[in-house]
Order: sequence, then structure tokens, then C-alpha cells
Amino acid sequence: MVDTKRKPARLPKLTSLESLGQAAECLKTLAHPHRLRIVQMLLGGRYTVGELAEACDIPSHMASEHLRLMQRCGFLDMEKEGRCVYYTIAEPHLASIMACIEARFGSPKSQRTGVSA
Amino acid sequence: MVDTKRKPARLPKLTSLESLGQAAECLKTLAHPHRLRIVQMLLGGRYTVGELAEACDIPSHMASEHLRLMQRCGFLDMEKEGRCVYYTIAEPHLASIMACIEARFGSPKSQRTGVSA
DNA sequence: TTGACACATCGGAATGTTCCGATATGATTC
DNA sequence: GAATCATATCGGAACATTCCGATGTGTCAA
Repeated sequence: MVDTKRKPARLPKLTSLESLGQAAECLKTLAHPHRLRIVQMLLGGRYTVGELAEACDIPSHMASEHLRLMQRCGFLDMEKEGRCVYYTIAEPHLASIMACIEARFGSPKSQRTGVSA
Repeated sequence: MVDTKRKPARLPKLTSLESLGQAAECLKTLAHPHRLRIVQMLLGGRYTVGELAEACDIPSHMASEHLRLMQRCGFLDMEKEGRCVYYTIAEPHLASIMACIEARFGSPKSQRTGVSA
């Protein structure tokens, strides 16, 4: 261990506060259990508002609001088809962020609600 | 094209809403430009409240609040040393999440404020 | 046209977050 | 002891988010 009490010489090349502000907006958009579930489902295929609402156990007009929010910040795309609307993932980075989240909190396969740091 | 309009057979094994709720809490805690900068700095070494406050250009009592928030949800540890308090990363997964964020929004080296895709 | 369905939007109440000045604590120095 | 420095906490104003019922829009079938 070499001198851990000294201030590190390298200021670790910070991302601009402006970019971090954008990142924070995106994280805030993602930071909701129903929206996370919607993203998780959408990473596995396309679904209608009604299907997503049912999977989250919420009324469809609320799913619609979550979807609009995520569409506005570029996370999702929508395709109308008859009277249904299918949503799909538009932002590819969502896959890797979701992978991080699943690695930390139970992934679908190895669910562990408690958390082991 | 093979039947892209059909509903996917596989429901993609969802993470429980309870776990997603915890994940959402953590994302919400992370979703603030100053807190992101603090985490980014701490991933590169240990810093005092004052140093972090200066790096974020905020008064130190506000840095203290951000730090307390992140400590309470298990992201950070603190070590008192004289009249200074050093904070360090306690949650190892923060590194991978931060890597995702830096991959999407400018990483420190290749800053691009605008966003492609 | 009428009715039913899927989805979207509006308005508002309840709740949560962010920020700030003021003040408190605890360690060091004189 | 008193003064100073580094952090932490408190109370409250301003603002944002979440949720809900009610209502609007567009599509399809009879």
C-alpha cells in the first residue's frame, strides 16, 4: 500500500457537469419500478401498451404516461398498428444499464431480493 | 422476415417488482449531476467533503447532504480523520453503472455533450 | 352510425426532492 | 478556556413527480 492517505495526484478527468446533468435526467426517467419493468420486457421483444400495463399491474393510461415519458427522452420508439400501439427499445445503451441493474438486484433467473453488497 | 408481428412466446422472465423498486430507489439516488460527479471522483480515490464540494462547485454543507444520502443507501463509506471526513465507494457495482453512463454520455476522455443515437 | 376497444391527455391532490441560510457538533490550535 | 476549521443538521420555500378519475381521439366491426 503506497501512501493511501495522500491526496491522489490524478484528478480523474471528470465528465462535464452538463453531460452529467443529461445523464441524471435519463437515470431519473429510468428510476421507477414500472418503467424498469417496461424496459426489461421491451428488451425481450415488442409489446403493446395494454400488455405492458398488465405486466406492471397498472391501468393502461398510466402505462401510457410512462411510455410517453420514456419516448420523449429517446428511450423508446412506437409503431401504430391497427388500434394497437407497439413500443420498442430505441436506445441501445439501455441493454447494458439493465444488465448492471440485473447484476446487482436479482436478475430474472437468480432472483435475490436481499442484497449482498 | 419471420413473423415479427406475432407476440413473442417468451415472457422474458421478469425481475420482481419489489427488486425493481429497490433498483429504482438506487437509480433515483444516483440521478443528480453533483452526486454523479461525486461518485465519479470517488471511483478514482478517496476525497474529503470539502474537496468534493469544490469539485462540484457547491457549498460543503450541500455536498454533505448528498454524501449522507448516498451513504444511507449503501453506496459510500466514510472514515473520520482529524477534523476531515474521507468518503470512499462501498458499493462495487457503482463502477459498472458509471461505466455505462460514461459510455453513453461523454466519458472523461472523449467528451461529447451532444448525444448520438 | 353506433358501439366497443385501445390508447392518450387533462386537471388536480398528495407526496417527494432540491436548495438555501442558519445553526450545531467536534477536532484542532492558540 | 476561546477561536477556528471541517462537517453535519434543521426548517422551510420552491419546485417536480406520482397517481388517479374523467374525458378525448382514432380504429374497427356490426
